[in-house]
Amino acid sequence: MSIYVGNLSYEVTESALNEVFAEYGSVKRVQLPVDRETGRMRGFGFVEMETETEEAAAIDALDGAEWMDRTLKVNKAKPRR
DNA sequence: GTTGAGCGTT
Repeated sequence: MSIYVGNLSYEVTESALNEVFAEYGSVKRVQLPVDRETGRMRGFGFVEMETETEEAAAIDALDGAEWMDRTLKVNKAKPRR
């Protein structure tokens, strides 16, 4: 299972995102996809935690929270197709 | 600025 993190600033880095989520559990993986054509940030990312309990805690704590002057959108990610 | 990649093998 992974977490979707939307409405991110283009200035956010994977390590910065990692630090925020690490407050609620062990971050297993962080990914900030860039547009393959333009090489620009897409404004969202994905985070995987060690357990579903930690993921739920992070989603509950960070969804709707303000970070880097943006209101985060955090929820369970859809499986990649 | 709202759901990732590559695909000839992650």
